[in-house]
Amino acid sequence: MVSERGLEVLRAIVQDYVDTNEPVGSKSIVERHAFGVSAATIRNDMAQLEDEELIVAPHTSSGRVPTDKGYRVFVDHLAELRPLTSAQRAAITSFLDGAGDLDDLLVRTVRALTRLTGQVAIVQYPSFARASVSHVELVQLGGGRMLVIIVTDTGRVSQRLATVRGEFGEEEVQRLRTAVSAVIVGRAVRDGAQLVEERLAEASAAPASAQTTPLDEAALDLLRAVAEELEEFRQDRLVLAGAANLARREADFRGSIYPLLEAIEEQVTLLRLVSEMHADDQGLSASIGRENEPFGLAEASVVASDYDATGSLARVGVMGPTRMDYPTNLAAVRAVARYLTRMLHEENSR
Amino acid sequence: MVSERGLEVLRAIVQDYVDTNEPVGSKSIVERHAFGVSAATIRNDMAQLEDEELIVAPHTSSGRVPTDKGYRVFVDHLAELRPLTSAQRAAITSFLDGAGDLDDLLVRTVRALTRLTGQVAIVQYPSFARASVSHVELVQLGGGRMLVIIVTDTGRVSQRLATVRGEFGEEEVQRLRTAVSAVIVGRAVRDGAQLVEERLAEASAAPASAQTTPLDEAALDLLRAVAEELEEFRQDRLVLAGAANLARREADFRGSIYPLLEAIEEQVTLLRLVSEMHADDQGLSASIGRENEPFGLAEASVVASDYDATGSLARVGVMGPTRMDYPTNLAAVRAVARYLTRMLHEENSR
DNA sequence: AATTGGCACTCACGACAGTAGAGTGCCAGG
DNA sequence: CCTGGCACTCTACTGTCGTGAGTGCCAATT
Repeated sequence: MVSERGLEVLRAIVQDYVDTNEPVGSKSIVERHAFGVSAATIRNDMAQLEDEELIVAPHTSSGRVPTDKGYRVFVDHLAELRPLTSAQRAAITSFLDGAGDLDDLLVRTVRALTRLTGQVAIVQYPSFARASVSHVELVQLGGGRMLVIIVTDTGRVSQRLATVRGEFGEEEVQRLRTAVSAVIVGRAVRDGAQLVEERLAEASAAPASAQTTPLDEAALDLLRAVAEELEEFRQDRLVLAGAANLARREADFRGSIYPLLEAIEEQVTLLRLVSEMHADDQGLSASIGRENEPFGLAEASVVASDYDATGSLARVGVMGPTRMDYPTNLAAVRAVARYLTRMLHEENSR
Repeated sequence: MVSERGLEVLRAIVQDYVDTNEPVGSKSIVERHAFGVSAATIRNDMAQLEDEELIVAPHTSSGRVPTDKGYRVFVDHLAELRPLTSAQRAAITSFLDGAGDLDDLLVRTVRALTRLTGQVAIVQYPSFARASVSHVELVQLGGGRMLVIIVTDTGRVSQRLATVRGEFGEEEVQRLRTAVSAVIVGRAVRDGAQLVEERLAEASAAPASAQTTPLDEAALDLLRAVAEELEEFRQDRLVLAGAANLARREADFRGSIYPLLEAIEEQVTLLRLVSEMHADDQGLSASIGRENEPFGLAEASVVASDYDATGSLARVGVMGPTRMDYPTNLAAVRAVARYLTRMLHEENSR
């Protein structure tokens, strides 16, 4: 339907519009790009593009602006990723090298990405659901409070406060630890809550004749705390940075930036959005403008790249106005994702 | 200099301006407030207020708007806190009741406050510097990594990964724990780093004749990790919520909301600002407009209230445009601070 | 069949002018 | 000390007009 040159015209329009933030006309296209044809010819092509709803004219007699559909065609067929400059590559390594634990690494990643792109940066935590529990520790705090510490084989550590009735001696605490460990150590996080539930059901089904000791009761209390904590593991998380950039690019958002800031604060919407994007064979993905309508973000675009956290996939991305520089941002998320993947694998193998 | 009635006029101007967001003129004052004098009289008073730089006219012939100095006089001498409605009180309790650990409680607090005021809410963590270490646990993770867990008497729990050379048996880990505990358990967090340093100096000053075992070296590695972690305890932290509200009130900020969003992301600037405010005898404080210039927030105001986390003072507050409803916001932060204080004391005494 | 130059047409935008209304400062009189 | 009155100032709104960018269409050209 649209000629070969027509697509080149679309590319030119997207590029120039992103550049100048002004509707682009046929004349300025022939000036800035070497098409070797006259403005009138370009106008014919533009009419076709408009028929296909790839571009629109804001008012009767003005230049054209890409539609969301136009951007989509652009990123799918026309965008050539702009390779990073060596300075940018250097920035990534200097941000990420020397990171401590996983949290620290992801925070550095998100900062690098926001610095690189000037957009809101998003890093998804690798999913812990398929990790398994490798340690359980108990620390008695006094006053009937006991701390449960859970460590996974992926190195995540988390703690939760449980309330138990009574105080216990050193040896009893050891016995409790053994009892709790027996249920979940070595098992997958995703199954944890169910395992605990089964164990609890078992306990309540026990013959009433069997006397329940305070120790037994404490063990059940602790298991409940463990189940709650494991349930939280399953909820994926995001790290975000660069929200202030929205204020700078505010003019690009027709309405208010309120929904964006809200999504950033909520996280859960954003998490769903990022999770549901589908990547191409290179692990890159983009969600453009009205495609984000179900999430209340019809004026924003997100581009992301998968990264590989030793087995479990997750994403890094940036969010910005629909009128964003897709080639540069795609290249940036890809480069950061690759470097991050490398660091995670090194980390694991040492 | 300014008459009694003059101050009442200032109060009226602040109230009406906050209400309507329009410069307020002498005529509208006599209409909306029962001064019992004519507009011309009010005009004379307004001329005086303008001499004192408590109000200004945006242009020659328009109503007056309070200056930052005017707001200051208003909150210091004129504002009567507007007591919360019972619905609001109910909202606070429903938000805060049933909180789990300290983190959870503060997150709930900040949410309650942003809901109550429609502003950006800020809660400062109680300072941990004067807390003392009550437990140390070690968990060997394999691969030369060992987890150090530190618990304070205020209930804060944190962990840090340490790298040690070699693997150790159950009993040796116990010995390491004892060694580390001996240095810091029962000591104040604020002294922790120094205590560790002294211990390390001692070790390196030991006669070269005394052979150092792998166990000794591991103990030193662990102590270093402990020192780093304790150092982080000393850095105070904030919890924030409601950043999206800035987008709604954007018109109130002459310039951009960029600096505010940046401060929210940075945290450290805000932390300094909140720390350096000085409270009145009721524990309330306000920092208005250009008073915040050193922090790059000349268009924002912060009102805060001290709360008492069993001995260590910290603050809860809200940040918003200079043109904010001070009486309501002051009442809200005070109510939340009081309720929070109560919950923290209950927590501690059970 | 594709391309081109020409031409009439549309529309946003800025400049300019005129009007209405809100609000002020000031003054003379109560 | 207060008040009504009055002249004055400035903003905000409205309408008009010219300019220029850009379009759509068509007949001529390649």
